[in-house]
Formats: sequence, C-alpha cells, structure tokens
Amino acid sequence: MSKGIPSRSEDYSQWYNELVKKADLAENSAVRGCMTIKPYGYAIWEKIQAELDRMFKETGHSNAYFPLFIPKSYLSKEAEHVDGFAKECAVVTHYRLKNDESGKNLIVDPEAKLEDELIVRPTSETVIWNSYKNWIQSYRDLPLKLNQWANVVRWEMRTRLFLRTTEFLWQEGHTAHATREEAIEETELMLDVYEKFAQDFMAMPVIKGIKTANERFAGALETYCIEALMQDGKALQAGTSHFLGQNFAKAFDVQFSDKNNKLEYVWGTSWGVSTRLMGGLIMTHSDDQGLVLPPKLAPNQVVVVPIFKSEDQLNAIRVKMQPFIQALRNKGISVLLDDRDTHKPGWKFAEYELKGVPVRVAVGPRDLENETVEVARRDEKTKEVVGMELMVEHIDQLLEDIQINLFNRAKAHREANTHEANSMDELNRILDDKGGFVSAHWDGTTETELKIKESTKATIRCIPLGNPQEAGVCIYSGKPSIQRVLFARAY
RNA sequence: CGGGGCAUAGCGCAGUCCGGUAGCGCACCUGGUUUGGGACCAGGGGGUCGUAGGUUCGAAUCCUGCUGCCCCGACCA
Repeated sequence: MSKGIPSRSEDYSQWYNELVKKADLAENSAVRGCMTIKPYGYAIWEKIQAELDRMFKETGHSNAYFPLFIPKSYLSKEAEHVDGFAKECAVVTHYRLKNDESGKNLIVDPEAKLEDELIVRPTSETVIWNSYKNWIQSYRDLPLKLNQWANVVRWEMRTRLFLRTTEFLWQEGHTAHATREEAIEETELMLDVYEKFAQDFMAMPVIKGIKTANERFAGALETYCIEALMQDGKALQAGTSHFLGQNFAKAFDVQFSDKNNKLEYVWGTSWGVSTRLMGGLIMTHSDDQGLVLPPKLAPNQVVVVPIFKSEDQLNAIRVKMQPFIQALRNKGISVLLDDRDTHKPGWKFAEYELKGVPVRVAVGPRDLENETVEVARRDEKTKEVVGMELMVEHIDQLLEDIQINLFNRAKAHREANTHEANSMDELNRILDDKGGFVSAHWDGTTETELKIKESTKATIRCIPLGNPQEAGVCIYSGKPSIQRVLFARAY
C-alpha cells in the first residue's frame, strides 16, 4: 500500500478513483467496464442491503428472484421500454463452446446458435410482468409487492467504479395494484423509504422530486427520484421510483376481476437503488485523507490501536481493554482490536483514516497508568483523552454525534451550493464557478431542456416535490413558466 | 463509439528518441535496533518489458494488428 491519495482540489475525479482503490473498496476487473468489489467495499454494501431489506419488509414487501436472462421478444412488448434499453443490452446468442480444429482454442460452436436469443437483464420489468400475468386473477391477489436483489447489465460506453459500471448490483421492487391511487401511493412511499435511508443511514441529504418527460424511465408514466449533491458540485441521482400506470399490465395482459367481476388492467410501480449509492456515500463525506464513513454503515465503527514496546505491555493493554471492548460490543457497536505487531501505530492510524473508520481509540502504557484512552473522531480529525470508565458512554454518544455531524455538514454544503438563476448568463456563471444546484424557470418543454443541456451540460435534475408555484419567464425561451426547476451538471 | 495519452516486478515510475538482453522508490522475505502519527540499518527474492506478428546477427527500444486503462466528447442509474 503506497501512501496518500491525490487531493480533491487538484483533481476530484482522480481523487475518487484512487480513493476507491486505496481504501480497498473495489477495483477494475479483467472484464471491460466491470468491477470487482473487494471485501471491505462489499461489507459496506451488505450494510446498505441489510437496512434497505429491513425497510422493504417493514413496508410489506417480500423478496423473490427472477431469471438473469430475458427472451428478446419480452423487451419489445412495451414500445417505450424497448427504445430506452435496446442500445445497451448484452445478448446471448449461443449456448456451447468447442475446441477448434487445432484443439487448442475454445471457440463458440456455430452449431449451437440459440433460436430465441436471450438478453441479459438491464432491468426486470418484462420477465416479472410476464409472471404477474399468471399470478394475478382477482382483486384478492392484489396488491402484489415484490423486491429482488440482483445484478443487471447495461452496456455502458464509459464506466467509473460504483458510479457507472457495465454490471452492477441493485434491488428492484415491482408492485401491482388494483387502483391508480394505490400505485401512486406506493411509488411515493418507496421514495420516502429511499429518502429516509439516504438521510438517516448514509447521512446524505437528498431532494425528492419528479423527473421531466425527457429524463423519465422508459415505460413509466412518472419517475420520482432522490437527488444528492456531491462535494464537487455535481448532482447524483441516488434512487428512482416509477409509477408505471397500466403500461406493463397492458403489454403483458395482466388483468384482474374487481369486486364487480369487471376485468381491469392492474397498476404498476418499480423502484430501485444500486451500488451507485456507494459512489454517493464516498463523494458526500470523504476527504483528502481518505474515506469518511457514517457510523451506521461502517463495517468497523471503532478501531482500538494498542501502543506497545513489548509483548508484556501488549498483554497488559489487552487485559485492561477487554471488558471495555466487550461493553461496546454489548451495545451493538462493532469494534476491531488491531493488535498486530507487524505494523506500527502510526501506520495503523493512517490506514484506518484511509478506510474511514469513524472512531479510533489509542491505548498505550501512559494511558494504563492514567486510566485513560485517546479517542479520535474521523469526521473532524480531532482527538481527546477520555477516562476509561467514561469511554463506553463517550464512544456511544460520539458515534451518534458523528452520524449527525456528517449529515449536517453535507446539508450545509448543499445549501451553500444551491442558487437561483434568472438568466442563461447567470446559470452559466454559477455552473462554471462552483457548480451545485441551480433553481431556474423553465417553460416545461423538452425542446428547451435539450437546448439548455446542449449549451451548459446541465440537465434538469428534478422538479422538487412540493415545489412552490411561482409565475416567471423561462431563462432560455422567455416563455411563461409556472415554477422553478433544479438544474445541475450530473454524474 | 470518436479524439488524445498510457501499458516495464504487487503498486508508482525511469529506461524507448539514438537496438546490445532491465533499473529506482514503496511493498515483500531474513537478521538486528525500534514502536504515542505511515521507523531505521544491513542482506535478499521477485519482471519471457500488455499481447500477437514483423524488421534485425540481436528488440522494452523500430513497424503493424489486437487488448486494456486514463482524460475529453456523444449515451446512461
């Protein structure tokens, strides 16, 4: 492990790339555009999964698993859906390999061509709705609320670890409802779940909103999203929740008999968050020393670094600290005792800073004498000496403080980087100057949205929920506008 | 997918212009001294120079194809 990572001010994207690798989160694999998620990175993802899974179940959803492969014909059943994904699908055309004449090279057996080619799922609406057709007959079968944890593949041109990879991990929820109102309610409920998770666990403030027609999920009537602002002033779409209307029900002929024995198409939703959240987590909190993790998602919340010269000293520290470590664990706090003698304390300090461990406890002979420990917090890089008998309570409180501090800090950053623009000049100036969210009047047309994107590289991130209605003129066309929308350059 | 850059030990790089059989720092191994912010000294191991061809007595070095990575664009969560 070499020391240090580039600073954020020098080159933010270089900083990000190096941090992901140096903190042992992930690396590029031998397969183009695909990443290997390393144990430390995967441990964070597992924490994300565990909490989201709990929240999904609490809101009445069950997990299931649908196949990786989708018959090509399924995708084309919903016209807009196929348009949205056709350009980035991996296709399975053969089912067998064989040795060539020389016997040395494996080749695709031309005899083994699939009659019906299979698509590696870019998302699973189509296979799932194909099953829903068989599962739903009556209003008594509704609502049907499923989620699956899965990998999906979208053949991307340009990839970045966690933010955009060809294969990625996610969850996709797919629900079916008897009424339009209930489906919309579900779409909004899951958006709230995402917001709560992002804010309470990732300590990442998000703005809930609705996507414009242009940015909408292919096949949805309405796409809701949570948008976060990264440290470099670029926005990140962190999660989406789609109201599908009856589009997929009609495409896959999913009808149910209502209480009056009348056949109706069901109403659908789908919603997802992906390993992209890892990118958001990193870019929301981390600094030039490395990763900064919110306590609720840190694989190790506390690391204890003993400082010793001899084996006897180490043993004395072990014996002294054991009950305190146990007491922390009894409170549900994860504690790592790094008593390796192969690395020096200073090395360990730097290492755990790089890996974002929220709290570090150092204990040496001096502390044993004084009945104290040195407690350092990763977020503010401050340390203080605490009496041993107060240590458990202190750390418990400190972890809570860090969780809240990270959120407040990120929120302050977002607020400081959200501005209003009343002209194209102003929009451009803000974007080039410091980036961030820019609230501006827009005439509501896709045409204008695209023109603005062309000239500024900024897109409409969302129309915030509960957006104040305010008469104005579109900054591009000068036409009347009823509200401001949020523009930003985005990941 | 277009433009540019890069590919030499696990990592970061020099050597390439001007062809003569590979070097530095970190990491690793051994021994010793060390240990409260990435220790020091001594010794040691590790590379068919991304890959496939070509030119040449001889290629990391020159030529061509391919692959991968990084940056910039178009596409996207």
